[in-house]
Amino acid sequence: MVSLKSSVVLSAEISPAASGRWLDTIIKGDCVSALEKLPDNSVDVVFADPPYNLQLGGALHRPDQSLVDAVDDAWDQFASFEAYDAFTRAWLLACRRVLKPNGTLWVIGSYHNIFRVGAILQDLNFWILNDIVWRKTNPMPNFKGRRFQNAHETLIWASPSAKGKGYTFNYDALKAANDDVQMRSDWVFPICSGGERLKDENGDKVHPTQKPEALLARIMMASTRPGDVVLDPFFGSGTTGAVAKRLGRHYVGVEREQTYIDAARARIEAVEPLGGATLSVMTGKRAEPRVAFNVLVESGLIKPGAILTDARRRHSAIVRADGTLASGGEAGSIHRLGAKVQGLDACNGWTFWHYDDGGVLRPIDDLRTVIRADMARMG
Amino acid sequence: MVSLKSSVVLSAEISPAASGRWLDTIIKGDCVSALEKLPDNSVDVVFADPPYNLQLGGALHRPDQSLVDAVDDAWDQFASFEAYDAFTRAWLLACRRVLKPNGTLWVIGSYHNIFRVGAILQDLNFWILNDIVWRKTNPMPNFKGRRFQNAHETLIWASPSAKGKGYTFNYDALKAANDDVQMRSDWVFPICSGGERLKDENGDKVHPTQKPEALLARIMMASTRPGDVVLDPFFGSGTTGAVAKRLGRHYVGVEREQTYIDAARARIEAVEPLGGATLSVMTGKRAEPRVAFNVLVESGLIKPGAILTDARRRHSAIVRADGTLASGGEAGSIHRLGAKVQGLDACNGWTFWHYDDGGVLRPIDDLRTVIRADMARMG
DNA sequence: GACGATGCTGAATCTTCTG
DNA sequence: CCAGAAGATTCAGCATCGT
Repeated sequence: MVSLKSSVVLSAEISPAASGRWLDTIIKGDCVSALEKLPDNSVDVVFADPPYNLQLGGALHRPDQSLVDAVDDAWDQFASFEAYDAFTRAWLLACRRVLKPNGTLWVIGSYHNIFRVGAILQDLNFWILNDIVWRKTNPMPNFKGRRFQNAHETLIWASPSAKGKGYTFNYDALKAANDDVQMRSDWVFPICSGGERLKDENGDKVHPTQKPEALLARIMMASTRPGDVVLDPFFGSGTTGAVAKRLGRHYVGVEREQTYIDAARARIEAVEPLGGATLSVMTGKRAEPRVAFNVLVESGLIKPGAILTDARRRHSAIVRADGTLASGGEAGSIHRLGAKVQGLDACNGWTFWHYDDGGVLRPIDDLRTVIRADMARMG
Repeated sequence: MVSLKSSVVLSAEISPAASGRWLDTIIKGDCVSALEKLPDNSVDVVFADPPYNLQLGGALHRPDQSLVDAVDDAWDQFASFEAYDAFTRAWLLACRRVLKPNGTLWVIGSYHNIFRVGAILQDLNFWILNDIVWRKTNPMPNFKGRRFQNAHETLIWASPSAKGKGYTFNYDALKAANDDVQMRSDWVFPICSGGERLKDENGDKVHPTQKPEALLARIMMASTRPGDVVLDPFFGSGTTGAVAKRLGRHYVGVEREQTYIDAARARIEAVEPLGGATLSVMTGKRAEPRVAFNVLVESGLIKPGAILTDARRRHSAIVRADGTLASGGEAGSIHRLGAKVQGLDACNGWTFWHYDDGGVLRPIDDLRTVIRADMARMG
């Protein structure tokens, strides 16, 4: 079992000593000034659940005249769109400074604020990777019957710049977990309620917009690796911290209200981290070491002079000693020649070309696994 | 059966004579200048499908090397966000002038443009009533496996001012059509394909972004009454006109391209208006919800680290936090790993793998019924 | 005609490494 | 930084064709 502490030691870039003790802590204060305590390029992912700028215009009552406990806290009040926009720009810029260039940022919001946040993200040159819809299984009904039931919230997933190409996305794991079809942009989760919802000594909810842990788990399993650092600049009740600890990720939280900080600390303290074996992330071919075709020839798995064909034996080529293929006067790499014989621009020669194994055609890709198994044993 | 002509007569405010002959026509031209032909406060609903301002890199090929026919039309090209914003402000203001104070406006977009549109709507003092998610049953996949599949588009439904309170919303009709539960903000429809998709004489699609009629039908059934006037400032292939005529509403279209105008005219000409009783068939059907394995993990019904076995306990595997299974150095989806441990090509992991429920082995498929019970309430 | 195999397509900001 | 090469990557629905 890999403990959270040993994960820290394994991470070359981040260590508790170098981090100024901010790792796995909650920093009290306004998020822009609090983030000044963090060095540049120090976090892998930002998850932000900013104030929604709700404008309900008076109390909301259910049909039975009971009062709906709406979000009307002081921290959620802004004088104008301009004030909200300035606030948004400030915290986004502060987050980008501490975010690694290959990191990504998540923001969640509703129609009250998400359009402003999205437009500002684009204005600041963030690059939107996806917008994600969280569909709620159990949303609050629309009591007035004058609109559609507000049954979803929107997340934006963005790279800090248009050139950010090396971001983490655990595509293969998500696909395998999703019954072998790729994960879509619409997710279904219940809202946070029942035992998961933090309550104070009076039985009242501690935080008005506590997010479900399943939502954060999906986000972290998709866009982080074990040992990564997740920053939450609006920490609230600490869902980000609790999920990060459970999944073997590090967290940094920023929060202004002492009540929330106290509740989050106690909550995270009680979390039991999962063991190392359960945290391994499934990877696909992309993560495998590269093996060049001539390695197969040099190792004798394929002999010079051998004939390769496509799966239907419509095209054939001869293997040359230098690791290239030749066919009808043309020669080139397995990829180039595969493309050429098909009249295409590109081709994956590993899956296109097959060898004859006692009458059965098998892709030459199968032979790479032999080489890779050897490489794995040698370290 | 209500004919279109009698609907006109029933409408006190709009008559063909007073309308200057623009009712149920397509006006050729740029939408801002074309709308100058319409009087103030003359339409009940605006449906706008503006250019999305896609910013495509190079050509995109499917894994089989076929080329994706991208939206690279000139009308979707803008020099900058500033240019797109100015364009957006101009058409929104032109639409608001002709929109009745108690009318409403719909805009559809994707993450490329919808955040800008939404923020500008708010800046112009439109009042957002809902954001609506159109979930596509059959979206295009993400071919490179570097992001989530882009499986939805977003609509914004707004009132022209914060004081617009008398807008039409057929709450009870929608609820009745939705198995007596409130209509939610997430809608499911297939993309427009098959016989509904307009093709030219070469068999090519007439318009690259033709919207499904079911989507427009939902919109009109929700926010208009028979005889109302629906303006579409980006008329394209005329889906708005076709659905308006079928549902006994009036339309006005604005379109720049003669090709689209010709196709839309012929299309609308062929439409047979329906009677009110047949309209419920347009609202779309719900399918049995698909539940993937990761939903069980994320919901806590199966915990990471849990051991699954086959019915006779001959094979076992451990559940990982990413929603995959691992066994003897191998990892994969419940289906892949089930096949692998049995030495088979395929396996239904839902019936193969079992969990231990107090000494009794039960197939993990049983746990899906719990989730489906939750989802059933969503409609 | 029925049925399976094969092919085509849809609003898409869709790779990564080496030299 | 750029050019070039390696090589990884798709889901649902509909149309067409062959048996």
